[in-house]
Amino acid sequence: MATERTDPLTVEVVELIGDVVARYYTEYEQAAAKHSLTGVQARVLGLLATEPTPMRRIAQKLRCEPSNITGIVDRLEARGLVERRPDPYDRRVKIAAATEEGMGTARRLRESLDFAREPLAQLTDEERRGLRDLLRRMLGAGAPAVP
Amino acid sequence: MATERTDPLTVEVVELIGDVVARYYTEYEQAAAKHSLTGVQARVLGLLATEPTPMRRIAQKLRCEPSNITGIVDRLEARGLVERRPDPYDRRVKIAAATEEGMGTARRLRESLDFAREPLAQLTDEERRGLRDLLRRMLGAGAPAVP
DNA sequence: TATTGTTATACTCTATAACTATA
DNA sequence: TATAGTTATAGAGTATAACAATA
Repeated sequence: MATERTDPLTVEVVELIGDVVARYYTEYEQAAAKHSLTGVQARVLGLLATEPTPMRRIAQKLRCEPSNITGIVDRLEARGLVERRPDPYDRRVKIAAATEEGMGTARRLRESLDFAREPLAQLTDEERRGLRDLLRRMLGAGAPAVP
Repeated sequence: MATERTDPLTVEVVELIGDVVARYYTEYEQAAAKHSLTGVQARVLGLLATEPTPMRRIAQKLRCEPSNITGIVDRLEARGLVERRPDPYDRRVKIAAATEEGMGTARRLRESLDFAREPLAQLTDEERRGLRDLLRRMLGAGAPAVP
């Protein structure tokens, strides 16, 4: 059902969320660029640093077509940050995984994302818990995530 | 200064913010696609629906190179959603503005962005005020915005 | 001289469709 | 036959550099 809330307070909060999103996204791109990575390359590298993943699965997580992953992994592989491994149980499948160097780059990238962490540090534990519960509710209200 | 907060609660909140950003971004792109617009085109149209803007200023707001705006406005103009007007005070400047049709598209686009508004409706006014203040603090803590 | 918008170029990301090698 | 990954293609967004018109 369409929820009708057009009071000034709600409108302001919606706009603020849009601002936070734009800000977060911009800073993520800039952090990636400092490592000579595009935003998408950084996202894939971060994914593979957490867990080696079949090509198709990467596409699902990024919500894009599988054919696009080929090129993205190609470019990461050409820089020695990622490698393709065979799947011992299905010879059609290729599992992309971060190399040692890729793991290091992913870690430095993660640590440089201070935008969210810094202002959060100004909050009390109580406020942080409140924010956490609020965000959970926002995320739980709609479509399912792709884990 | 680098703020060191790596306790589980802060880490979880940072991850949740990342999730909200990803979710917001995805839904924005989908809403734009329903009007046969790319995300960037939708952003520019939304900007021009609020206020006619010189080409260079659009680039500043989007934080990209001015040369890119030419093509984006070209495509919006080809569809009759935007038009270029001369600046009476400086003949070098072209002011991009939404047409009547563009205003309508921008309005429908705005109204279809329910992701943020719906879960927000579940909160009390008190909670909404708390969230607003929190988001303001987050946005105020870092680099200056481009108004 | 400096600035505005544009053009030209190269690269990346994207979806679509067709291909290959496996299953 | 169905699926995983790839290739080929076309469109869009991006940065860089060079250009014409105007300030």
